[in-house]
Amino acid sequence: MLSKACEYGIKATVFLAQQSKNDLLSNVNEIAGAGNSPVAFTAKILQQLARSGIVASVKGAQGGFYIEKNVLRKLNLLQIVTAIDGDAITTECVLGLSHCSEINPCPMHSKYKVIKAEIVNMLHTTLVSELADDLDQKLTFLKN
Amino acid sequence: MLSKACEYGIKATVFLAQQSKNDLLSNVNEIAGAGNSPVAFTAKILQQLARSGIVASVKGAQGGFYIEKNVLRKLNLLQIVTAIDGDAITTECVLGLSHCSEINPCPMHSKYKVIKAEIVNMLHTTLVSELADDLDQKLTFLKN
DNA sequence: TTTAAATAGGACTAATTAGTCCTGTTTTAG
DNA sequence: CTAAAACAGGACTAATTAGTCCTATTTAAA
Repeated sequence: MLSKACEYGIKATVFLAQQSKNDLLSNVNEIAGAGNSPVAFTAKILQQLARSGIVASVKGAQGGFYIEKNVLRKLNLLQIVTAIDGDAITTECVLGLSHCSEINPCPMHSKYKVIKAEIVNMLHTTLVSELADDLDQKLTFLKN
Repeated sequence: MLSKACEYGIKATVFLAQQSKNDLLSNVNEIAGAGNSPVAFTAKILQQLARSGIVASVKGAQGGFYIEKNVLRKLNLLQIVTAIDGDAITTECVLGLSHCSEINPCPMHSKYKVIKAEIVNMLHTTLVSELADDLDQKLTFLKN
């Protein structure tokens, strides 16, 4: 469903959101540590999220990453998934047909259509800030 | 979501179901051709499906694959997916936590739980024979 | 002003998934 | 009885995804 890069990216973003609400910067070690993710790989993904404008970075000593308040207010999971995995999740046929559509449907098209819509809707309506709140209240966890 | 092996496996099975209703055997070339899938790779997957008891094979000249009527009657997509991809689809955490559960939920757990249940339910309740019927009526296609 | 702590980014390696190819065996038709 | 058509299966190659490592640059603090 989601690539490893995307899993790490979501965990990193949720952690950063939690920190950013308290105006804290976090460096790659803290971010990767919080989600039990590989450090160097997480660094790569954060670069990508920074280029997409999802997170912001401060270079140099005492630098790190954070999420701007006005970005965080509206940031949802679909934005993160799209930034990292592209729009395959919304566009691709579940059986891999290159031109699967209503007029040329694969055998699973009508049944999968419903599922796909729900996945996209869930990602689109889930705000990173609400996930960060749950995390803050220790209702959820980034590792175990 | 599904591996390529699984996509090819489902297409192969649906095609075989359609053929088997007319008591026809199909060889690997016909099966792969019907779904625009790589021949040798499809052969591998059919072997696997044969070992799982989902399809049956007849060796030798004029041999091929088919699905037994009493298997086909109850065969659903979840059986195929499980035979090829294992039970990751039903068990794995969307964020990759190794022990994600109700008491140790990842940030997406409660939202993804609903989606996962619908995916599994869809796979479980979709019979290969109904997909084969749609195919037979040219309501759906295995390639384009 | 130097040093150390950080991000940026490219080149590289490792692991997994996707896919091929070859050899052996079975079986039917001529 | 032999040749050809087919599956079985293992060894291999290719492509993609996952992940590391090194060097350059920035910047704050001592």
